[in-house]
Amino acid sequence: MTDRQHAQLSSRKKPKQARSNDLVAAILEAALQVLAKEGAQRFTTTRVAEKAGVSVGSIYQYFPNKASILFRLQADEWQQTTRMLHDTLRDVARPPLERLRRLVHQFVKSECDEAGMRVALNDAAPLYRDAPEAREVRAASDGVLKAFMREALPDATPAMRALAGELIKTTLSAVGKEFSEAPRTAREIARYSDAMADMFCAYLTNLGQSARAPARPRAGPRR
Amino acid sequence: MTDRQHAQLSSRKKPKQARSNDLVAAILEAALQVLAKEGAQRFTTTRVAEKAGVSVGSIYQYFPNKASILFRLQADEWQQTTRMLHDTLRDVARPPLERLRRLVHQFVKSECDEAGMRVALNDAAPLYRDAPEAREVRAASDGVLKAFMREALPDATPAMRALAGELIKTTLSAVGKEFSEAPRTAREIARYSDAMADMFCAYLTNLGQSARAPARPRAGPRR
Amino acid sequence: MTDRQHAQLSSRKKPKQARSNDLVAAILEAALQVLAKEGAQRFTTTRVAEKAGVSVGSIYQYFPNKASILFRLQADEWQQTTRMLHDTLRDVARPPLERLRRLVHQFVKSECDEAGMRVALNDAAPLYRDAPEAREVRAASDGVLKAFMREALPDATPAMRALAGELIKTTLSAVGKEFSEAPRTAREIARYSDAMADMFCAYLTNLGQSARAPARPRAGPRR
Amino acid sequence: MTDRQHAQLSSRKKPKQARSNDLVAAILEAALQVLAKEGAQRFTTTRVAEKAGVSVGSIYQYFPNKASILFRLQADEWQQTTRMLHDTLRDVARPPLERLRRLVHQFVKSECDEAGMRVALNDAAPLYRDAPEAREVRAASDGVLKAFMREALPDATPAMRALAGELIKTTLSAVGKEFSEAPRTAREIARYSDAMADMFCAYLTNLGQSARAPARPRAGPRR
DNA sequence: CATGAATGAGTTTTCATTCAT
DNA sequence: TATGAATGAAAACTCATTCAT
Repeated sequence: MTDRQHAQLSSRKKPKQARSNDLVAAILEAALQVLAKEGAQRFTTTRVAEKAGVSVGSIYQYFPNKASILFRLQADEWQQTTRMLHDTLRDVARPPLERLRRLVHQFVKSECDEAGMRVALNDAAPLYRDAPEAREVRAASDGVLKAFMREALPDATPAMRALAGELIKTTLSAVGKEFSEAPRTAREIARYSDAMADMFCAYLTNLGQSARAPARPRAGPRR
Repeated sequence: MTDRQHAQLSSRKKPKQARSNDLVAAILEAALQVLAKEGAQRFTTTRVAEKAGVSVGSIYQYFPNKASILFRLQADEWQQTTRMLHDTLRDVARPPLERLRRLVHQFVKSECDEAGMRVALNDAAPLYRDAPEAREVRAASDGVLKAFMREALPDATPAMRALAGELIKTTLSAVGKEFSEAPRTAREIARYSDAMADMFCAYLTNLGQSARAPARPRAGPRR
Repeated sequence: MTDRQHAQLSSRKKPKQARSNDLVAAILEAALQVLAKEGAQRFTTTRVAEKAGVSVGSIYQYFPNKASILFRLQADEWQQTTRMLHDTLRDVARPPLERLRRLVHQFVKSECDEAGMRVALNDAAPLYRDAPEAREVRAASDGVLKAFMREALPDATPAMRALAGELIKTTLSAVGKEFSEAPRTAREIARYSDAMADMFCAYLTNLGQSARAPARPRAGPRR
Repeated sequence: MTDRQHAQLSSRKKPKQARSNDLVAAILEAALQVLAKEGAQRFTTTRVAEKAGVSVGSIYQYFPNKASILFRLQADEWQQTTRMLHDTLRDVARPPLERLRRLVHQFVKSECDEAGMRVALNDAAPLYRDAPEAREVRAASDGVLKAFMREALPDATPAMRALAGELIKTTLSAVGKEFSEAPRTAREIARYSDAMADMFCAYLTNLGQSARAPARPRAGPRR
């Protein structure tokens, strides 16, 4: 890679007035529709403006560039996911693994909703991925995950917990994304989510046992 | 999606002559370099031609369009992966889970090699992804995986095996891709691969036990 | 040139109130800063409004269009120059050529002050140059110059005086402008001004002699 | 000034073939016409392409950007001027001051030819002025001027000669430009050129005398 | 009077693909 | 077959000016 530019992705002006908020909302809504209907390749500011019923100029009044619209869309998605994570993983009334299973189901289902748009948003990722703002947003849910892993693996070392947490987070996110690229029925979603949850639970259960009795061999063979 | 074009991605002509093969090879080699150095965004036929030392016209002699070059690159990657899968998963001298662990290590390592090019190739996926040829290639290794799953889960139902196989395949592929997007040291790669293998092994071990004694509850809680 | 617009450059309304005068002053001050900091290319009404702390609308309350702001800036410059001309050239206590030398020094120095802004203002000239108002302003100092030339070349014909005056005025203005485009030290300015004054003085001295004794050949050869 | 970009102004490809040369010539010819007829403000690549009867793409095949077309036009002008300078100033058969007078006449006349285009080209100067290529071209005629000054002021110090040469060069160029901005008759041009030559000759004659007898006071008064 | 959101024509530049040589 | 010049649609983004509030 040589010279990818990273202008800025943040909003150009703080929308103080109701008017502005409406416009921003209209633009984002239109952007979602364009993304879903036309795909990332044909996602252009002109098309978004047209769909939103405003002029291109108005778009650039609120977004510094095209990437920032996509970034905003993605950030909103991430925020929802983060909220889901918080709500589900911190529900201390249920045992950890049950919470994890619920999370998997919720997450996979949400990925499959509006799948077309999500695929397109993903295709557009190169445009906003490397911006510093993006990194920030992605780190937002690290705390909750850490806390959950302490509950799920009380006897493991911090390093082990971090690795396992990282793996589960990445798997959930990446596999959820891949799975949602094809159209799925509710049944398929449920089965797949259960399988993924099974995998996570087996992994965590096993890790927990090894941590408590490190002398005994684990389920899997070592190289 | 409305009107994504699906011209054809297959080569325009069967290169029968040595010269043709050389040219195709030179083009593909150049394409890899352009992809790695310039990124998907700046991957243009002109740049590929320039790097390959041929004219744009020659490229269109052997590839019907730009997408087909990228597709061919991706297909070659998939072929290598498939070969790796074959070689590693059918090594009957070792127990199944050990083979799986080896596969994970090999695959993650290969993903991390030339990571820049792979990320770029992935960014370009929208251009070739939806073509029918792509689906074919991806289905190529299904047989080997099926055979492996029969060994690993001898008592499970075909449906269970298919689901578990699908999940493992997708996880390996999607998580490997995500993991390789950041630069990694050899140690990191080994640790992460072991974690992923641990997860797969725990999952399969658990599934195997449930299959043999379906009355007993599994490790993870059901909703 | 086909269709350059010559809207009007004069102020839209006579600012009678103190507030208006303040606003106009603030706008002009901001315009100068924008011109100096951003250059002619990036001189936009929005930027001026922002810097002045007023709305774009307010700018259009007092200036009919962007060109008129630039014109006003230039007119102010010309007015200062005219004042300098008046003050220096009419100082009857000193001999004419000494006054001219002083003028050159003063003018060149003033051109070099705020050179960045002046270059930018010059770059923007196409926007206001062809307007009739501009011609008027430039003719303002003709009287003083004429009077000075009568003193400096008492024996020359009016036509000769007019030509010489025109040449000196143009040289001072054009060369001063060109010289000030590069950053200059005080010493450089002084040396250059002296050289220019030497040239003017030699020219006028010579012309005066020819006028008095037209039979004798001039310093320069004729074609 | 903050961030003026200086891409490159040089030609994108060496035109080896007759075809290319024709095209480049057609583009430059069209550019001149657009500049003369529409002015710098309305000089757009689209208009040039249209006038030249080619596609915009073809323009960008031979010129990296709009500025480079203008730069090329200007460079060609400079080259002609430089040639004129060489041819006229090195004509040892004539006395130096006569050569200078001829140069002034030639230069002013050439400036007044195609004045409209030159004014427009000048208006466009901000687009190419600060590029390194431009500086090079402008320095091309320094040698000839230096040699001429040695002849014209044999007894002066190098510093004096440099200063006088610089002043004359700048005056000729800047005043010629300003003078040509208004439409002029052949008579006006001749009169003005003679006046300018008179000024230069008086200056040089005077300087020469001072150099030979530095004790005597010069024509002009010192501050 | 003041505001500043909205407009949309206009500009530069890129690039996949073709086709005459 | 090979070439690479030519095409021209398309895209991102700017900015002078207006006008409803």
